[in-house]
Amino acid sequence: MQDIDAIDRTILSILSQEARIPMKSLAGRIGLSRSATTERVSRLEKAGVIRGYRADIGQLEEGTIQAFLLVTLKRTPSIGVLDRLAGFSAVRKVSSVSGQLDLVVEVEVGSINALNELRNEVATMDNVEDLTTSIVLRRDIERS
Amino acid sequence: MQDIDAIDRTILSILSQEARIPMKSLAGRIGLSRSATTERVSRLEKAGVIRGYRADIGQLEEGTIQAFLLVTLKRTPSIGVLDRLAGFSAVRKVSSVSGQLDLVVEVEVGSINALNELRNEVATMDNVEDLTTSIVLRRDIERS
DNA sequence: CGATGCATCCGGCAATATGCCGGTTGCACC
DNA sequence: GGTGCAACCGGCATATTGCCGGATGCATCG
Repeated sequence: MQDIDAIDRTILSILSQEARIPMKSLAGRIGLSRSATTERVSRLEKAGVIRGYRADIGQLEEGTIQAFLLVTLKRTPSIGVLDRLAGFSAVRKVSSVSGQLDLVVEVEVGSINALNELRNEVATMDNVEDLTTSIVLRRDIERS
Repeated sequence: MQDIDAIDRTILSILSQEARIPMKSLAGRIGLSRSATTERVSRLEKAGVIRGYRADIGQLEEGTIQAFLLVTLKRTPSIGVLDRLAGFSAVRKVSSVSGQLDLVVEVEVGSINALNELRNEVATMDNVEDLTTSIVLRRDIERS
């Protein structure tokens, strides 16, 4: 009742992408009977591993623009930059990464103008060495 | 046909909480027949308002590694690359972007080895010109 | 005005999926 | 060997789905 084994992981990965799949099809994919599959799923639900099932709703607002700001800093870490980024409501996510880059900043703005302003703000921060802006043209894959 | 009316919004709010609810029950809650409800839902799906249905998974593994793969393609678009990316369960999100880059791929893997393998797979795809891997060292900001 | 097209709704029927249950198997433990 | 248990399977009655024909309201157009 306790382990999350390989089959459970398969179930979770399938359900996290296709939550409305019939139990019978799920059973077919993992090679178990329907009843065994149903039991596993309801165990996962009761154990709280599966918290629920959600429809993934696209953005209702038509005019929003998403973009990535790829930031290289002059020196790391940079608390100041992070604090200032956190101050922008357009900033959705900031990740510190390894390699040439230092920060990947995901933003969501209402217009190209807003993006340009944000870009300028970030580019002129003290510790920012380089900044590449990539506008999201299309969201090709998005999971959980 | 194109409006998202009050009924649609009700449908979305119910489905975003209980994605596996039978269409019949959903119909009962919003006061429409089952077939009309089904039609509305599938319209919302086709219009891309509903992107999919996801199981909401509680805490899974602790030791996962997240990374960005910054991909430059030889030519765009590239259906083949997208299809193959979709085949990797580690791939969480793929965005087509403007600028020097073409794709921003967000991945989540269990180990550095898995990341390297994935990186190699992607790097050797026909249409991939250049690939930069940036491992997420820290998630600094994350907003719903 | 009447005809046409269209979006939306309803209900019905066959096919499919689900809930529930009894029965089997493998395994650990005394 | 006997008992308890977790996990599996299949079957049957019931619920849900996919698919269809048909009704209704409404705008358009000759």
